[in-house]
Amino acid sequence: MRTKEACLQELKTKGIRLTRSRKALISFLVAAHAPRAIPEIQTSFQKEGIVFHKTTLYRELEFLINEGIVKEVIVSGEKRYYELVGEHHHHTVCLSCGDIRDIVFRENLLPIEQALSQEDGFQVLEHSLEFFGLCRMCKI
Amino acid sequence: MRTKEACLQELKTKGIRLTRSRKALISFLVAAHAPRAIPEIQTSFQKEGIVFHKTTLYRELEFLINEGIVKEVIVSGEKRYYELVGEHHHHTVCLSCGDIRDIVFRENLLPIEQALSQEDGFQVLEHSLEFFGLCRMCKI
DNA sequence: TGACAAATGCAACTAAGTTGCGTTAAGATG
DNA sequence: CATCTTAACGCAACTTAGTTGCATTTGTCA
Repeated sequence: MRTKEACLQELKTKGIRLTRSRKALISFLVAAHAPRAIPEIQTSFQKEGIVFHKTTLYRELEFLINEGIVKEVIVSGEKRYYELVGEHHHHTVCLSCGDIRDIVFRENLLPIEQALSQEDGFQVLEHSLEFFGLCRMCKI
Repeated sequence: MRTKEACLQELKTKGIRLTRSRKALISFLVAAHAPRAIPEIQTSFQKEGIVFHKTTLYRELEFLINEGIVKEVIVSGEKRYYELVGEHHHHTVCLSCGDIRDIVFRENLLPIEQALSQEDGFQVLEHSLEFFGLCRMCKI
């Protein structure tokens, strides 16, 4: 599990400025432990009295993706979700409340990826696996 | 593989009207063999001289989803993709040209889904597995 | 062919995301 | 601590996906 301090130190070492929005975003994503979309991040900040222009958030996330700190997660069709880069994992998505959670397990998709390369000429760079259903709360 | 005629017959049997847009959409999706987004469908129709208002397309796809003919596919973060309901399968998504293709194989995610239910109380209703990378054309 | 509901088109809207540009501030240097 | 440079920021104005209410049209069946 990546800490906020480790992320900030990593950026500082690279000679990258530690700005208000940069620190706030990393802090937020470290605490989240799950993918978050920009509109969610914005309202969450507002509740704490922190205000950033949406342009800033979009640009900052793009920056952190290029630095390898954050990755875009492909989850649903309406918004883009972001999370800290870390151990390879997948997600559960509740179809009722929209809650997204990380799940970690060892899957073996290598044979499939090799078959795709040999049979279709498709070079796999990454994969995403999501489970859709009802979370503990919504199931009742 | 579902044919256009079979789909139309199925609807007719249910007493559903075979309208201009309904027939055009089914015909398009049968030919596509892969997920398509509404903006793509719209421009594709325009090239053939067929014009439908976007509202009609959104409503028609929603209708066909309720009838079990079409399903929404969760692929990328910007648009919603739709395809004909058929054999359970997954997708390859080219990160360069955006091309999406169906791939069919037998995976066994049941143990994972059972573990999710027992350990986290998450009831899986469906899953989605996508491979991102470079297609035969873009790889070069 | 006429009736009626289903389907359609339109206008007007919301919400996510993007771009150009002038201003601000992080942090390095003296 | 003051100054300088440039990365980062905020704003306005924009594009595009998707939605809603309502009046009009059209498929189908009697």
